[in-house]
Amino acid sequence: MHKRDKSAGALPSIQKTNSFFQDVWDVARQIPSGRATSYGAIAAYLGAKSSARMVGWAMNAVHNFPDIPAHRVVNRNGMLSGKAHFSPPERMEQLLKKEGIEVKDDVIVNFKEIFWNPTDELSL
DNA sequence: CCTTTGACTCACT
DNA sequence: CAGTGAGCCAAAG
Repeated sequence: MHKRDKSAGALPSIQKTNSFFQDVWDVARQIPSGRATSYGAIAAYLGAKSSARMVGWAMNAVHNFPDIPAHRVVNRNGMLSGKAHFSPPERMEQLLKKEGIEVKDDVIVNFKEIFWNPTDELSL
């Protein structure tokens, strides 16, 4: 080995960048059905509440992982900010409704009630 | 290597 | 009460 093997190939990161991203995916994967969380909540759980944007980046990298329910991750307002990044944008709210989450005008209804806080649930 | 963007959030005006 | 600005960190160009 010389210094850095940046030739990953198919997967861009993952193999070498398993810090923040994998942590985000691990939390997102633990989101129960019918529940939703926010980027800041996950970031806060990871101890990087200031990096809520990075959580979104992690979701983008996870786009190829069907095991990561990115549709359960929304912004602080409960709005489907990332719906535009789904295969069909409508797919996000469709999945949420499918799980029993009511979505109105691209915003999760009763978001506060279905809000799943990893810092509270996983910290237990 | 430096610049720009990006699925956010908080705070101030 | 609503809109705009700045902060944040990392990856892609």
